Formats: sequence, C-alpha cells, structure tokens
Amino acid sequence: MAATGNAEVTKERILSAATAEFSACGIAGARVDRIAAAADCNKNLIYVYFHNKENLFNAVLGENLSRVYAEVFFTAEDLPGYAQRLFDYVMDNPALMRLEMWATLEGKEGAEPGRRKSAGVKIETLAEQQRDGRLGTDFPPAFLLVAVMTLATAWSAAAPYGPSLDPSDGYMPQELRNLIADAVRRIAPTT
Amino acid sequence: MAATGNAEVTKERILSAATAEFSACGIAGARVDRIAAAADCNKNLIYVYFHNKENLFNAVLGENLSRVYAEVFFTAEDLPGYAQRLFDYVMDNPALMRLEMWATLEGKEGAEPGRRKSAGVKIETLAEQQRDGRLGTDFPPAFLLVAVMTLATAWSAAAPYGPSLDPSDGYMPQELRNLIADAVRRIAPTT
DNA sequence: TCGATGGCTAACTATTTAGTTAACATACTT
DNA sequence: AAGTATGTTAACTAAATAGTTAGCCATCGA
Repeated sequence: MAATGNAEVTKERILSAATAEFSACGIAGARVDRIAAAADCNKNLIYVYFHNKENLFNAVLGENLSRVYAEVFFTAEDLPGYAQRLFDYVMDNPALMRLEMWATLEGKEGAEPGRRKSAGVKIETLAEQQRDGRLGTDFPPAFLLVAVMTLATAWSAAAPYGPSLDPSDGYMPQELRNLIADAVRRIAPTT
Repeated sequence: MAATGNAEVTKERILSAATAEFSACGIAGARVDRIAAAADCNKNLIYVYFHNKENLFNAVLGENLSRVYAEVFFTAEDLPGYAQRLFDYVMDNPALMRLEMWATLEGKEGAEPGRRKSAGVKIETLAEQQRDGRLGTDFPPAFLLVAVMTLATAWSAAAPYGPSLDPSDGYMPQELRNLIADAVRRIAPTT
C-alpha cells in the first residue's frame, strides 16, 4: 500500500457520488464541487483520477452500462422474459435510464460504440431465430429490439410518458411487468 | 403602435431562438446571451418579456406542446393512424421530443398539469371505446396510451434506442411508419 | 410643444465554476 | 537515513454567466 488512503477505494467513492450527481443533474448541471463533497474527497482528486468532467461522466455511464449488460442477459428465444428482466432492472436502478438520456440529449457519444456493438449482437441473434422459424418475421430484427427495449423502459423515471401520464399507480410494478410481457408477446410471437 | 420595433414580433423571435437553444442544450446548458444573439435582440428584452430563464423555457415548452395538441389529433377508434400521425410530427419536429426530455430530466414540471389533462381525456376516450366493445380490453387504457405514444416516438432524435441502436437506415421514415402502425394494431386490435 | 409611454440598448456586477498549483504526509526502497 | 512515489490537501485563478441598472429614442395624445 502507499500513503494514508487507498486510491481504488477513493475512485469508487468518486464514481458513486458522480453517478448520483450526473443522474440528477446531467453533465452541464453537475457540479464538480458537489461530487467532491459527496465523495468526501478533495476536488483535485477528481482531476487526478479522471482528467475532466466529461471524462468522469463517460466513466460513470460506462460502469452503469457494463452492469446492465452483465446482469440482464438477452434471450432472443424469450423476448417477453427479457422485457420483464429489463423492466425489473430499470425500476430498481433509476440512475441508468437517466444517465442514458442525458448522454443522448447532451450528445456525449463516448459510450455509443459499445452500445451499438451490444445491440448488433442482439439483432443478429434475433435474425437467427427468425431464419430458424422460431420467431415471427413480420418485423425486422432491429425494429423488434428497439420496440421491446422501448416498451420495457417506458415507465422508468427518465421516460416522458410512462410515469407522468399514467396516473393509475394502482397497477404498479407487478401488473405493469406482466402487461409489458403480454404486449411484447403480441409483437414478437414465438411461431 | 409604439416605438421603433414591434414587441410581439420580437417576442416571437425570442421564442424561436429559445426553442433552438433549449432543444439543443437544455435549461442548465442554455445560454441567455446566445439566445439574445440568435434572436438579434438585446439580452435585457428577454428579462423584460420573460422574467427569467426557467420561465422562458416553460413558455417555449408550452408553445411547442400546444402545437402538437393542435396538429396531431387523437383518434381512440384508430390508434394505428394516431401513431402514424404522431410519428410523422415527431420526425418533422425534432425539437419537441428533446424539449420534453429536458423537462423530464431537469424536473421542470411547469407543463405537467396540461400534459396530464390532455392524457386524461385520451385515456377516458379509450376507456369508452373499450366499454362500447370497439377496442380490445386486454390492456388498461392508460397502458395503451403510453405504449402507443412511446412506440410512435421511439425513433425520434431524443430517444435513446431508436436512432442509435437501429443501424438499418435503409427502411427509414416510410417503412418505419408502417411497422409502428402494425405493432400498434397488434397491441390494440379493433374488435 | 411637451410630457408620457412603449420598445430597446450598452455597460455593469456579483457569483459561480471548471480546472490548476504547489506543497504536505506517509510509506516503501536502498 | 535519504530519496522517491503515492495519496491527499488548501488556496488560487481566469473565465462565464444570470440577472440588473440607468438611460436613449421615437411616437402619440393633449
């Protein structure tokens, strides 16, 4: 070990504080001082470990994307199930969708290559299912993927319609989960 | 009339410049000086006509929402058609969805009452259709509305999945339009 | 002719902010 | 014991930025 503190642990504290701040305020709205305070470290450490604000955002987004990719696995042969798992994850981790939306709006495409690659694999798997006759061919695989992901995340905190336009909090998580799966089944029937 | 210029015209110029700026940068990222320059007016006029930055944003969002409400009418008896019209509008007016997303993320709920009211009417009309047996009852009306609107706007500039994950620019507007209508038909079949 | 009013302008301020600098402290190495 | 690398800190700077102030200029009513 080196001096008083442990760099890796400090980096984690910064990333965690930065996730909260960026998720809440976006890149332009985020305050480096606030992140330092929340991470209980000196502001300069942020610049030592992560170069600058935008780079820190990319690190945060990258970490959060890796986590979804790892935790909610894609099953081309069971799209309703995938939609449900994505829905569950997104409801449990409100930061993710907000970070993605900030990245989209603020045009920081640092994570785009990774996302596109991840999507490419999924699309190819869907195409395979269609070729093998296990999945309806009424929709192109890319369309299916976007439709399913969009529906599964439509009630997340970052979505403009779901949470604000749907006043019936009565059927929250449990029922919503099943409705989404049903809707996906309609669009992508297993033949 | 009063002095040299016309206040109404100037207000319009400001609103138009502000739409571009807020759409591109959000509230935190927008620069009042930049709006003034683009509107070719003195910065202070912005504060004379619209109080402050947040208030200007609310005016911009409100104007843009009024426009969609007026131009793309809701037809509970023809949801696929509504989805197509919404899709067309959203593709032709990229600012709208971005403004909505910024408002959602930055938590400026100034326009929420209006949106909720507009949604409430739609939901009630859908419920009516279901009671009259003209629309399938497998999904609650609020769910249907959100699903349809979400699908119709999923390929807009502000959506995180559509434009970035769907590399097949081959089937752009025309085909996409029809695929969306087909998907809506699956979820909301006219009985 | 003059005062008032509506539309507009230029210059200013107080604060906030990302990013920097220089140095301190602890531990490991030789 | 001296030198060096690592982790950390406090104080500083230079540039932006939202919002303000005070006043100009044309037109109109009396």
